[in-house]
Amino acid sequence: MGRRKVRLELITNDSVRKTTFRKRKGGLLKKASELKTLCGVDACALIYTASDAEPHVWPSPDEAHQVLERFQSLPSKKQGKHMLNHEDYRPKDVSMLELKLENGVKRNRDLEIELLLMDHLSGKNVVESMKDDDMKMLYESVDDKIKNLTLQMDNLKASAKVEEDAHSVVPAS
Amino acid sequence: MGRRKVRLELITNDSVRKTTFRKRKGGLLKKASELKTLCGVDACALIYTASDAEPHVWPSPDEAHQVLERFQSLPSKKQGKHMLNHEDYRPKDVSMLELKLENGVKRNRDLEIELLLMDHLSGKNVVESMKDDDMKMLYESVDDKIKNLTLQMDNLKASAKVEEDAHSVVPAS
DNA sequence: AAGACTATAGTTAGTTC
DNA sequence: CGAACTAACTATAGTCT
Repeated sequence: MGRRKVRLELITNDSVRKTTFRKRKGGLLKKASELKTLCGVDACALIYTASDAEPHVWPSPDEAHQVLERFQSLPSKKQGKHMLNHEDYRPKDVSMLELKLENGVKRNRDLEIELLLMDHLSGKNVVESMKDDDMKMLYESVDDKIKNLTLQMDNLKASAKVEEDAHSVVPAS
Repeated sequence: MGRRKVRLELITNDSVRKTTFRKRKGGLLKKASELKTLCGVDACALIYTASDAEPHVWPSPDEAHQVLERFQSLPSKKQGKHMLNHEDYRPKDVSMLELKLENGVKRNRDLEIELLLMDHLSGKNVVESMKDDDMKMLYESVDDKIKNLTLQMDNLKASAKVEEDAHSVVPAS
């Protein structure tokens, strides 16, 4: 679309390619924006160019948080269509993620947050590799972690109570 | 573009909105595909609809793998345009995550999960992460919740230990 | 609901500034 | 370079099966 029809192949000329990228990226994101507005969906896009170290992220990070919020509202109980199949013959994936931070001008807080999430992610991968709703799984793993901690706490409380009772109450014999 | 000009607002009619979504999603992804081919970039997109629990992921998870691999090959040193300015009064956060996959037989689903997470993390990292946004709040709330539970557990363990010691050890008097 | 059609709105390749 | 222009091309709203 333009003065000429273009062949669908890599544009070899550097400046032409860069110009085309700038123009088409604009058009693409405009369309994406329209899709969001017209159809009431959340969307985000990432584009990695050879020249820019950092990806082009759309929409703005300010808006991107709305996409993430969807994860919060996902129910922690799994529904029918995502049921795990424990009979599955496929070998479980036990691959691991190794996370490295470079140029660490990162605040501890942010670091902890990200590491926390990565923990959950890698934990999930190790334990379970059945296909399922990704975000649901991520949040479930968080839920599970919290539940597990709560359970351990309850057990500790219970045993502490037993000990306390045994200590203070005179048994009838 | 079509028989009529359309107002840029949410389409209220369900069937019309769904049809428009299907058509425009196709067009959008075609454009994205062209951008990849013409300009030699890697790109991916996520679309969350209200009706589908799972996001529409583009391109195919198989291809998405290639996008994720970029994270692996990111240079550990940042160059020119993203150099840190330590004089800046506002601590700009441009730290980078380097992700490594071990035992490379990773299933598509797991890749998607990682992709999603990296999307959000990178989106957040690319720009400043100092300002309070909901995403950070979400992470913090999870982080706090786990920390709080862990702390309580430690306290319980400690007090249980004290009690146990007091119970089993003969005090010197 | 998912194609095919098509008039017309919208995008963009090449060009100029 | 990047912005503006515009001819020429593409996407799609409405319609019909």
